[in-house]
Amino acid sequence: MSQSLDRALAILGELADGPRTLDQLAETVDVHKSTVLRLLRTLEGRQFVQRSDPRHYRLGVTLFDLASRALEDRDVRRLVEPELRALNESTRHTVHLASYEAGEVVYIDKFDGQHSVRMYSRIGRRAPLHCTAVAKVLLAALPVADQRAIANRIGYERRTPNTITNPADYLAELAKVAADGYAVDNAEHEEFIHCVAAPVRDANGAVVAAISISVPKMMLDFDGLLGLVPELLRATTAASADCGAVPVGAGPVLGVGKNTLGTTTQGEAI
Amino acid sequence: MSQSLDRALAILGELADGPRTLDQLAETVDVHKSTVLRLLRTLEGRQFVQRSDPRHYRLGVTLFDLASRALEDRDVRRLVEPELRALNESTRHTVHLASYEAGEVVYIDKFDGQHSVRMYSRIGRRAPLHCTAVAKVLLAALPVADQRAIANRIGYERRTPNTITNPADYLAELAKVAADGYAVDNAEHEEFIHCVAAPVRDANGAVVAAISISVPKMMLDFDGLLGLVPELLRATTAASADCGAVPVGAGPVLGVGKNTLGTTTQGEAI
DNA sequence: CCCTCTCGTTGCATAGCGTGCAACGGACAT
DNA sequence: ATGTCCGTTGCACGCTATGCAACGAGAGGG
Repeated sequence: MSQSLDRALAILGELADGPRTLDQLAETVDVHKSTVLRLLRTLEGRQFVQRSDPRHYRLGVTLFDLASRALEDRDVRRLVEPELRALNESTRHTVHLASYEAGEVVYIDKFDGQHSVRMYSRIGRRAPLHCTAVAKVLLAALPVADQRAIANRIGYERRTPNTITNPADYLAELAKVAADGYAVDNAEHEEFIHCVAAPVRDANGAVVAAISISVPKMMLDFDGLLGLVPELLRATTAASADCGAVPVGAGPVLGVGKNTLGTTTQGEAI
Repeated sequence: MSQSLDRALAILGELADGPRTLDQLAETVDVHKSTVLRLLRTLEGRQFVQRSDPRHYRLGVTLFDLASRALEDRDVRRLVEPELRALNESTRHTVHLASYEAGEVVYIDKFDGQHSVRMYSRIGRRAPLHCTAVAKVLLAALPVADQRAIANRIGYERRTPNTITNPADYLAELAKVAADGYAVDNAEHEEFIHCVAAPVRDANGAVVAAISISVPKMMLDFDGLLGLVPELLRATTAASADCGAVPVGAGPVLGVGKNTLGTTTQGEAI
């Protein structure tokens, strides 16, 4: 709808892959370099980009500032952070917090494990829907009609031998997750890593986020992974309480919940 | 230089403070609401913003993605992260990694302390130059001429009774920092918190970043804070080694350094 | 139940502004 | 010294972003 803005956003996307020169940008975005130059200058004026050396541009500090400020505003993230951190410290494994938004599952927080096995995840990254435990948890909470719609438009890229690659199996898996109250990724996403995830609920009982634990297989076998489930559920229960959910049993209440910070929970919470 | 883009960036800045309606944005940015609507649509198309409910817009996931990808690209951050984490775990205090760019000092990484005293810092945020330990460390490494220029254009906002509020005192402080090899913020920034910081150097001996430890005064008195300096210096020495600096004594070398990851350090590193 | 007020949305006509072109100039290498 | 590569600038054209005004949906009050 706005040509120049759209081009500028394309430039930002390109710069995310690393510093670029003016010419490189002009070519990949397919815009005359003088135009790119002027857009970059505007971006530079607000420090959305900065020059690393006379001929290379890269993303600037405003972007970091915006992103982290916005992340803090996400209610769930702030409320759940202590539990997430505690889970990371007690298990010493990598833990993620993810939420569902507009058809996608996004990592909104993360604490790395003590064992520095590089994992391909990052705050802000979208999680594949068909092969991650967090996505299964979040999708399992949706109406079945929505699940079907989503299941039919997924690409089902095969990442490992264990990856689920068709809608029928996936829907069955979601049903199992809903019944179990937690989800497993049995090395379906990355060959050597498996995960368990469980939902975080708000005062209305709605699933607002998912917490997962990721473990290298060489460190813990599948039964060992399942052994982490009670600890995971303890964390998600506590996290749900922080989000206003009633402590135990006794289904959702109608009134407005109070969380541990004394602030009232907002319906808008993601 | 580009009107529509500039307005769009202003909108993003506004949205960083929380969800806004179309009218609110139109008013604060001072643009006709139909124009704002069209800009928002373009931003929405690339998920730089998304609607939280039918009438509220907020920052979208692309922004998080871009920011964290760009952060990972910052060499120093990736190289130093293990040391920063280790320092956080051994001291149990809040630790920051900051770097100097284009006249500003920016936090590029952070691990919160175990004691949940809320601190007003955040990745991507600019650190005040006159009252933070990291800024003192980074500025103390600049040529004296640059220091003078910077010292004369600082606002010297008084944050606490201890804040340095004039160029002369500030330049003297920088000289002391350069001589000591570390900097102190004696509750100059926030009333109840004091910090120590030290520089991280690359293969050429250039200061590429600063690491700080922040401690509530009620938890540790000033002498106790200074007692952390050896541990801090141990961390920054290790961090410098990771950045390619030669392990000990023997000033900077001329050749290209090798860091622990086996990659050669880049001159571009911030 | 209707009225009104608010706020998001759309169509349209204007001209402001972004665009591409071509030429300039500095840096670097041959 | 000469050539090449890239960033930069001035300019004229016309696309496209803009403001206006009217429409419409939704909420709240009378």
